Amino acid sequence: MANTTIKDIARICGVGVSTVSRAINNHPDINPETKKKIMAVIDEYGFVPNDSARYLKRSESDSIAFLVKGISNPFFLGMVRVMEQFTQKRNYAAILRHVDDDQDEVMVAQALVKERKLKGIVFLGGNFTHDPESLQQISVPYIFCTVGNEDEFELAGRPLVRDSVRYANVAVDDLVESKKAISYLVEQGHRRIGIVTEGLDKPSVGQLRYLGYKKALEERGIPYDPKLVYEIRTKDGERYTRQNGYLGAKELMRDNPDLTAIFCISDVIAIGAIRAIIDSGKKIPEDVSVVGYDGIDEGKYCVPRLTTIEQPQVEISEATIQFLFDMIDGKREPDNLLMPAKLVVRESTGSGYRSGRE
Amino acid sequence: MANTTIKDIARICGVGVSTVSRAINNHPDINPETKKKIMAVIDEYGFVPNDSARYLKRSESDSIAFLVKGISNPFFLGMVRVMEQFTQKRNYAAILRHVDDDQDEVMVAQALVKERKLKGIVFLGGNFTHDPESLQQISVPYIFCTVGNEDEFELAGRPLVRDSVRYANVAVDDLVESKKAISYLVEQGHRRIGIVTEGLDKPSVGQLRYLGYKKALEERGIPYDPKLVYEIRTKDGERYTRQNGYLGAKELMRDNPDLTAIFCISDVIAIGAIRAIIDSGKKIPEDVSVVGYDGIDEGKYCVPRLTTIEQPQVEISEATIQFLFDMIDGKREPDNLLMPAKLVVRESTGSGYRSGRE
DNA sequence: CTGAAAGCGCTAACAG
DNA sequence: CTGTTAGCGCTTTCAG
Repeated sequence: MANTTIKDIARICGVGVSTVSRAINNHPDINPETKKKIMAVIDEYGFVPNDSARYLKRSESDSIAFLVKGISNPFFLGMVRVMEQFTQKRNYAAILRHVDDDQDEVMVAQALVKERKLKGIVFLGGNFTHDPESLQQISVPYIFCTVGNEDEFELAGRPLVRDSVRYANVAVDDLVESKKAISYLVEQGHRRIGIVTEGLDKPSVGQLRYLGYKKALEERGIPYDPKLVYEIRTKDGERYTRQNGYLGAKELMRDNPDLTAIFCISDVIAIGAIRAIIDSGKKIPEDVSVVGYDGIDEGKYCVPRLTTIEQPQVEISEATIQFLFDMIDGKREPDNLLMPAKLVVRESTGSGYRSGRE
Repeated sequence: MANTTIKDIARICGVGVSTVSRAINNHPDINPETKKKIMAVIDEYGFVPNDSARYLKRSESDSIAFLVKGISNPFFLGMVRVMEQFTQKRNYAAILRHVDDDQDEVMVAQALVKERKLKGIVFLGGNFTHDPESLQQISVPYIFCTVGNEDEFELAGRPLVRDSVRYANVAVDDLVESKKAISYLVEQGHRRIGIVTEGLDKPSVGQLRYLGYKKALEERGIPYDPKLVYEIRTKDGERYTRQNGYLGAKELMRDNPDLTAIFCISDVIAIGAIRAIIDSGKKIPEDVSVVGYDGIDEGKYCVPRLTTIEQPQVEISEATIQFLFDMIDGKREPDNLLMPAKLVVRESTGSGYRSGRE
């Protein structure tokens, strides 16, 4: 019971193993009668073929994998769905795998390519800190999706990976989009704008978004004040949390009584900030405006609804999977694709011109 | 490059394959010198052993799997973390796999047991609709965690699976806990209490929680009114969404102007309901109280903070994984374990006694 | 300490 | 249409 193999089934049915194999794999060259009989026995004995053996033997397998870094980001899940559908239409199998924070996704990819004879890989999430060497070891087309832009490397003064490896990448231009958010705030009259960010010490989207903030201020001739920058520095575990947003906003407000707006580098963080502002007895947006980044569902329902930089999930997903298949088909070379995001103004932002204050 | 095998490495190093194998697997019987040399070559060639082949050959593997049903539930992710840690302490490997909504998790489990020589399995989420036959086919200890209680079957008039298969199960008593929520509301003076639920036609936690609602009303002598029941009936896709909560609350309020409280069978649904109530120009909890179920992080930060039935994530996780290992060690038999949940009163509920109304 | 050889369970020629 | 057979890449005896 525990370990029925194809041999057992063959013996029981009085046929050869290859016939059983044919039955399992819907091979055309098999008598429907025989097949039916075999399937009945398989069912009775609860036989499940050993995938390891299967894939070991198979030389090809029309399948691609989605490697999601970080266990929880709900943002990626909708994207995976879109891509899975597309994959199905192409008659490819989709393998979804989570990669732990402390695991190397490129390693996992390599193992999977060998193990499952993948045709392609989509990397979702994580930061762009890959070793060119191991990247080059991947023998099938792959694409990074919503992984922090590699410009980070440049900012960090490191040699760019893309100089040695030509990889495909689909992402939003974090710096530009974050500038968009700040510019909007400035246009609304805000001058003292705080930011809750993360990862300033390393290549990360947090750093990029922070740089966008800085740049926007600069362009608008508004002095940059380090006191207005709160950096999340929790040691381990998720940093994009409501709690961190809460703590950040609290500190920012305490240190800057004249602050009128807070930009958070993610919606989840912004939700925490909103709570902190309200708990301080202030009104949103009358006293303090809040802008997030991502465009998650939660932001459409929270009170007040969140103004944010919305990343076009569906478009990004479609562009990514299309790109991957184009590479698999040999119709396209790896390239960097920048997708436009959109500032969605909802209820958490308002005018920065104060009437009766200070 | 693309397909280095252990043979290649052996040839390059001028040793036998078994020696390379020993190096890879930290086998004690190997000359440190030889090992170092081999590891260097492996590194240089970027060799990654083929797991399929590995597991095919291995007869044992001290590993357990977590099968999470439904792709996105953030509730399970924290639980998996806790269990993974525990697993690590026991020097077992943890395999995390998502099971698609349309996939049969028992099937996946069986395949994985064969493929990876699992020692045990934890099933997270999904509904309890398993075939006793296939359940019995699983040859290693397994446990269901936060999977809808099987009492559902009884309610649905079906023979209980537990009568034919003795399986382990850790869960909250959905019926009792939901009664707790309603009782609290009644004690606050509420009489016209709406419910946003799901899955009334099939065994599901939604049904159980609905039955708790009904029962609590009955015990308190409050008439049950079907008009106060909103059932989510979306065809495909996730049903536990903010949008469904929004729609449900809207309809409930429209059809019942005298309603003073809404019980939602999940926090996510409750968040949507809150938004709907506010959009209708009503105040929470002055006009309408809201109670959720789960105890997710979002409920602690939303405005107003959500009163809810909090499921003790950590305790459930620990009890589950401990139970599984006890079974693996042969120290415990499969059993049904009920964990207590807790009503956490926050800001979304208040008195149901109206002063100047109707 | 090391190498040769026997499979793990399956698929894919190949020959009936 | 069906059975026989040769491996897929690795681990693991079993001799050296």
